[in-house]
Amino acid sequence: MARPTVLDVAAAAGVSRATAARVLAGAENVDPAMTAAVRKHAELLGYETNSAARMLRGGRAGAIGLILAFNELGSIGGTFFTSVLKGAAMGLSAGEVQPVLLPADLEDRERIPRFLRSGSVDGAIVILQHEITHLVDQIMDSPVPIAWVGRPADDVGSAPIVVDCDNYDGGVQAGRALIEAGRRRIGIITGPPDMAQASARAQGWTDELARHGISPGPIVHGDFTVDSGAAAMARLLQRDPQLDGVFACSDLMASGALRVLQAAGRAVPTDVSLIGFDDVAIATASNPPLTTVRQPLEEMGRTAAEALLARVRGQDVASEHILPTALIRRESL
Amino acid sequence: MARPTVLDVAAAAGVSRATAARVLAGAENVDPAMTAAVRKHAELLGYETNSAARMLRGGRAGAIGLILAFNELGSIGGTFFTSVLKGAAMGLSAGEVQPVLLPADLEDRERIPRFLRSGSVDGAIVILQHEITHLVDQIMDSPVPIAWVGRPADDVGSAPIVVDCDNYDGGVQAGRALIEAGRRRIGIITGPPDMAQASARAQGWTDELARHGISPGPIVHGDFTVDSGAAAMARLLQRDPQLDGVFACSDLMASGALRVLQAAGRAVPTDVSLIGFDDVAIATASNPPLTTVRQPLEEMGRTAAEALLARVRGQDVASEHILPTALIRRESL
DNA sequence: CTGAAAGCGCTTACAG
DNA sequence: CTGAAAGCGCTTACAG
Repeated sequence: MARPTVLDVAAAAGVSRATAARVLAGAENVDPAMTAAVRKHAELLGYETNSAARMLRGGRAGAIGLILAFNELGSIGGTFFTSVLKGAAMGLSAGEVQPVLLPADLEDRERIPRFLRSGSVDGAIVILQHEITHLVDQIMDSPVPIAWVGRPADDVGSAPIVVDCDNYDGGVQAGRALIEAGRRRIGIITGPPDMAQASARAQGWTDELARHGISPGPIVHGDFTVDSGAAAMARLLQRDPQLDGVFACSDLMASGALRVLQAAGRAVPTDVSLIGFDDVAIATASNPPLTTVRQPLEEMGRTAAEALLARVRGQDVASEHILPTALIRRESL
Repeated sequence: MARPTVLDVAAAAGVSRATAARVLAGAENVDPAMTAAVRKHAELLGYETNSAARMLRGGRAGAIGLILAFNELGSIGGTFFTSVLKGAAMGLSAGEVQPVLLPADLEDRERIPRFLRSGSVDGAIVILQHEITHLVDQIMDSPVPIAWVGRPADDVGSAPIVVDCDNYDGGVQAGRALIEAGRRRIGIITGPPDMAQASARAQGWTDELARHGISPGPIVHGDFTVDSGAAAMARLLQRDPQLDGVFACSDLMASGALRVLQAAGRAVPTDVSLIGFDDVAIATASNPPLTTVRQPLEEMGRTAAEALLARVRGQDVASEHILPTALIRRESL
């Protein structure tokens, strides 16, 4: 037999198609003998519900889209996204829902909005990256609910699900740790000026310094890559050669900064203390390993999955989910 | 209107449901005026084919499963898998097919075989890792075609699609490069004894040394992790303190070996030349960056996707796809 | 070239 | 508690 249907199971068990369907759907009010017979023959035949038929009948698709740019996968920088991806995919799997990957960096920009309208997925999780910014508008008026990991710059309509970490408090923690390490001439490598998350981190750092009566050292911008961190560090050293502390708003930038500091003859942490942000793989792979502000990336992915599934099921779900950051002490401080 | 169907489009365009369906399916033999009307109203209504209905009608699911263990995602070691994943997902996307992630490391081991029988996917790509070994039997008798990236140890049935790199030749290239660098006391850190790929790499290396009349130095085993590489390197140095060359069968192990060599006061490459395998992110992130044998991971993923899609479409497809390896010269040789 | 009709496999409201 | 029947939206063989 090709693929057995409910009808095959029903015939084998000697009951009607409706009864077989009821048993397979887990109904309680069915004669025990019939229930047993149906179960037995379903097992025997290797019956598996046809997902297309169930879906067409009005059920859920049983799948959620995971929208992310693919270009960085496989690189060091990609560990950020794969951590979120991992948490999201595991959260969905736990809910018996399939994660469908939707590469955001395709030429055909209509592809994703079209897919969201095809009924193939019950919702989507967007793992925000720079490359995705242009998609925000198109994704926004999706007919299925969306969860954003990372806060989109634009307004994204009514009651979106947004999962992020407490960027401001992360900045506060970084500032405090540098101060407590005795640093007083502290610079910062922040992100692009238009990126809210980076600004919040910088603001937390500034405020914490102010609370201790310390005025912030030089402020320079990077774009979250290793190279931009290196270039930014060179500028910081130029602006204040006596610098004794640096807060880089990503581990990748911290890693680039570390290289420049060492090349310039500044020992880390003896001469200069360095703190990163994210706690991705490169933080532990660096030499010395980086002290950093941890974003709970995997948990953020999982939270997005759980909140989205709840919304798909019609439950009430909070719109904002801000997870705590935590200082991870390693050897660069 | 909720979601427009062909019937809605047909009504708006003033034609029958059959004609509308024909136009939407791209049929040629339809009156131009009707064609234009249908196209226009489909666009106007934002019509999108209901994938469940099409699938039920007998079409393809339009989705392919990507089976991989999730536990390493987000770690440095995970860049190996995400590179393959990237290639595979892009290859599938290019074919207008959705990649569905199937985490292989779930407690419920029946989950994946069950899913493969549900008709939700037209096939699956298995990205092999140690954690997946136990799944091979269950995946093997899948009703849909499977493509393996990496060669399974067991026999996997008739005409499976297997994509791998030329491991033997990679070993040859590593051996030759070390010899050409003037090294004569060359050790190897290979993989687990039961892993065919690692054995092939070691064999290529041994044969190439033999061709040059050089007898292989000490041979030790690791399990592809950084720590196992470090431990293996310590054993190599113990067995031959005069060692001047090392071939590590993965970049992660090479990175661990590098750390031990440097700690032991051996400068790389001045005192000891080191070659890795894979060419993953850690190879460039090391200090010095690693010379390594490149596996075309992304291309392997893409090849698996293309071969599988061709088979799903009923085309004749080669069973074996062995892609070439290439020596990437950096600074550890 | 066009339309009426059947059927993919499922679930459930309805009648008994 | 059980069964006959309808219908989800699509595609295509068939009749015209």
